Amino acid sequence: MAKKLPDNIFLPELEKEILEFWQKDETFRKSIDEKDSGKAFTFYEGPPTANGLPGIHHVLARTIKDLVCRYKTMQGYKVERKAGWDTQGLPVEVEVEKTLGIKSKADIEKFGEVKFNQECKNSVFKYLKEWEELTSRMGYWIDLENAYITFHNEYIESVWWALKKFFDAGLIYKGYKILPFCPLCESPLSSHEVAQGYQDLKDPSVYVKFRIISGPHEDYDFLVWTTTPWTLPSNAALAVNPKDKYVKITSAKGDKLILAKARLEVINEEYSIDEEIDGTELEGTEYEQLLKYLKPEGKAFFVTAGDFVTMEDGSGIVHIAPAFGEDDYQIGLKYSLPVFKAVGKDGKFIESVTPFKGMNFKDADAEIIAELKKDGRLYRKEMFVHSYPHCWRHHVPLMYYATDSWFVNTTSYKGRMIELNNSINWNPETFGTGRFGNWLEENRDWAISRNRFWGTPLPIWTYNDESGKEIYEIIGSIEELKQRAENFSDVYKDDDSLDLHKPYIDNIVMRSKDGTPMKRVKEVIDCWFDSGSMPFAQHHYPFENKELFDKNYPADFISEGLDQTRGWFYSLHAIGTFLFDRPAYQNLIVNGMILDKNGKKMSKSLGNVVNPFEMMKKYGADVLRWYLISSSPVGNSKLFDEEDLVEIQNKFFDTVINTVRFYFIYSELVDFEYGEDKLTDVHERETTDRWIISKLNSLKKEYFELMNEYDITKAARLVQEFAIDELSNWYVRRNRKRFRNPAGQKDLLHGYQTLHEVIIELLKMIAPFSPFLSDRLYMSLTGEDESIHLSEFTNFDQNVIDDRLEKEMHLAQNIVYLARSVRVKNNLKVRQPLRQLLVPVLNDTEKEMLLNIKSIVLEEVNIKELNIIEGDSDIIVKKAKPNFKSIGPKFGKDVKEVQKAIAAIGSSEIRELETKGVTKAGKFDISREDVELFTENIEGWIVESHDDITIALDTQLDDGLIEEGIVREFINRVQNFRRSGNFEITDVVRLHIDAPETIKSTISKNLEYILKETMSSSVDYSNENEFDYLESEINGQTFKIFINKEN
RNA sequence: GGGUCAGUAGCUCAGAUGGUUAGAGCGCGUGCCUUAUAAGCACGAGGUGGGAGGUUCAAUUCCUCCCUGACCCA
Repeated sequence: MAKKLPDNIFLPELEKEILEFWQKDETFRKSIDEKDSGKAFTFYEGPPTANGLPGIHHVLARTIKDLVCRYKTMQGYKVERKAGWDTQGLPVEVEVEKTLGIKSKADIEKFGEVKFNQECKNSVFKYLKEWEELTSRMGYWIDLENAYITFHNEYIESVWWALKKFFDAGLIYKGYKILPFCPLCESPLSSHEVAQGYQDLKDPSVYVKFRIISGPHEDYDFLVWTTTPWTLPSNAALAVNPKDKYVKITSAKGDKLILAKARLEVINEEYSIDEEIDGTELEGTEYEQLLKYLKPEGKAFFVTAGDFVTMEDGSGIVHIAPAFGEDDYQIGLKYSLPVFKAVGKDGKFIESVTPFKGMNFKDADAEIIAELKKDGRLYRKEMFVHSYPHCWRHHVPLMYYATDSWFVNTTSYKGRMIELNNSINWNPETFGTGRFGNWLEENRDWAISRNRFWGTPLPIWTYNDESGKEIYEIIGSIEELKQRAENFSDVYKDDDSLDLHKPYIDNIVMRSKDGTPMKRVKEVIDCWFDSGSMPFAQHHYPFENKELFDKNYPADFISEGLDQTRGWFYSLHAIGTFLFDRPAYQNLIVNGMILDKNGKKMSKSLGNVVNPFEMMKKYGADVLRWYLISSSPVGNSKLFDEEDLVEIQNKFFDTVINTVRFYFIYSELVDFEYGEDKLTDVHERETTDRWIISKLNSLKKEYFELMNEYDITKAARLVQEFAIDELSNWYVRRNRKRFRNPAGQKDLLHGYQTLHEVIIELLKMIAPFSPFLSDRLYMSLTGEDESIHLSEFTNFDQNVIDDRLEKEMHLAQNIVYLARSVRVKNNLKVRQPLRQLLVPVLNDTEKEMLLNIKSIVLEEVNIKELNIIEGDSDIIVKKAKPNFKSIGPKFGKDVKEVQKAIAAIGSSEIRELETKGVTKAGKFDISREDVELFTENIEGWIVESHDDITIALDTQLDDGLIEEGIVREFINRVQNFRRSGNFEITDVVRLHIDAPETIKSTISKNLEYILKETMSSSVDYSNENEFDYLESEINGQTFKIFINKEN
């Protein structure tokens, strides 16, 4: 590796070499082993599921993880990185169902649970190769060999331990709740699963007439609104708001209706109000069952009262189907309403609902509406689009359904979760307080059970006591299972056959404390509980690795996409808060979505999915990584545009490469070799050297601050700016001549040492972000096969930061820009030397600064002299402008007048301000800090101003200047010839010229200088056609030129 | 319906604890510089700072409402 750079660098190829080097060198292992275990930085890997292909967003998340870990490593921390795989749960089952063509739970049972679970197990590493390839190719350093895998017995055992902890604390209970239920999964979904599946849905919005059959309102119909007509056959009651007013109306068409007074707008025809009544008066009113398919046990079909009835939409009268809505269920309990279930768990209408039997619940909407219309029960129908939860895997609408389910009572400690969350450093900050904070505030109990197959079995066994009541006991370890099971060795013949999954575990029978046989409950648990258990389960804690776990909890750092807010971020936090009373992580970076360049979501159907492998093949992982981090704040949505990769490669990476290449070319030319032994103290070096070192250390200071705050985007941008603007385009460019022809040994040493040091430090800052090229360049520079990732950062050195010098150079840069601007406007090429540059100064500090940078400016803009005009000179005209920050608070409403007054003050007042510090502007007393002084004009000169700097240029030419101009033009032509003729920089050449007399004589007069600059040995003038001349031109005069190598 | 974030040049993004003249890069036009550079520099074109109110001497920045987008929740 420690070899010179090839002439052409193709980053993807270079990266492959580096990958091989890392592998042979075992760099990753070394970067951990070499560190002191006393200084650990803990990272948790959020486990992906390898049953799908990795995408570009995985590269983003993994780049963030990798760069933080590499950064901390280079700060001297020991950063263990254990990979993990999420291998259980519905997502896995769904993929297998797709492959096997299975559509329902019944099919799975037919297929066989053993076989099905085996298929699941086989499928979870379906794309393992691709995942490993991505991980390796992008340079994500993580220990894949010792990855934790959630389906392993040891992992499950740790999860069981946690479940038992919850159970013993009384925080696991069986409940009956209305849950979002997927008819294809035949399982309720957890709220964080639901969160992932919202889709727009076009639904009917219908107003239905319910016939009143008794009481004072008998002639009237209730006007009832619903958006779920399919629940109407399950209707058990109606609800009104007892606090609202209702009205009885007669419509133009003759309908006699009751509805909320506040909702009269839904009557889109003429009507008259017959009577106004209170909501409470309606309670108990009986009506005729709308669709008579199900017979009630007990009382039904009357009006109930509920506060949840709103006046925001509908008719103010709500249809109640206790099995299909949370509010409905609650009011059902209160009024002992029958729980009709016209639709089964499979989402289909049951036998007894004859016209719709077997029909999917959503599909039945239209049929039901048609029947209502036929019966004259439909008042009005519209369609509307709203966001509705769908199954995140099956993409079918969910139904809210009364279901048995096991819950973790997280609400009981939500206060503690909120408290602990306040100590977590979220990045971006608002995610913690906003999104995650809100989520915690609105916390609901976590439904952790799933009526499924491939998952961690809920280790609860049950029996009915004498009274018929269900009693539950929980198992918290394999050992406990062995001890308590009656038939352990029947189910598990030997140690190798131990498999805690269904269906084996279901065959384990246990005796209760009073000797009754117990069967396991059927459910498995939510896979988010698996991944949320990884802090301890990855180490098989508490069964082993106690110390290891103690040292590695909580994580110093995690990072995932914002879709994990309700997923992993939550499950880690909920489990960690209860078990350890500490947050599971202390710092995290949340990354946003990656959209295509038009801001659209990437999807297969749109064909706008970016293939990460392709990008890395074309541009390399370094460029991709740098782009993903630097182009926009990582918390924002990112619009992925391939063209931006090209820009990063050209502007940033090529510049860095060329800077290093420059160093190699010229250090070789002058035989410089970097060595620690012959270093010169920074303070003794040249001004430009001290400047770039000062800039470097200022950068380092800021870089460390930002990185320590996890503001990685800003850090990357600063590094890029430094590399391009300061190092390459100013320091190196400015010093090109010097590097070629140093003024003595000291100058040589100082320059090359400085360049070497700055590049090394720059590469270190790049290394965490783009680990390949930085390593290659680093090893080339050091000449050793010791990776940059084994090096450590040195802290910035406050002693070499020279603010004054940085300001001076900034001033120089500004003056140069202004001078160029004048040249352009007056059509004066930079190659044409000019006589004089004038710069007015307002005080001694400015004057001193200017003197320090004089030579730099003059050389840069090719001007002979820089003359400073002092403040008291007559030829400069000073002006004052108001400093609003100062005069604002001081003068309040009079600001505008003060502004005018200041604009009007003349040179005597300004003089007074400068000497006494105070003066009068009109009727106002102002002082020095109320104004900014600037020079606007210099009498009789061409001036240019920007940011309070003014310069003037003497544009008069004389013969001497013109001649010099010609010489520089000539040298330029020779160099162009050399370059286009592919001469080596070290080639000594002969010049052959056929030119008019004026040019010839100018060349002769400046021969020595020209020969030196162009590395030429001689010039001859001939007009024979013995050479293949190239025609050229200077100031309108044409001449011919040819160059050949000596010998 | 509610929440979080975002809306600044054709595109990608900065910045401003409120200060009068809002900046870069890419792209476009013109010119220049350079034997490290597919680079760089200058000039030019390009902005009603999503919209409407309000607070203030002063709002792109603070407040309210609305619109649009992304994500989340009901």
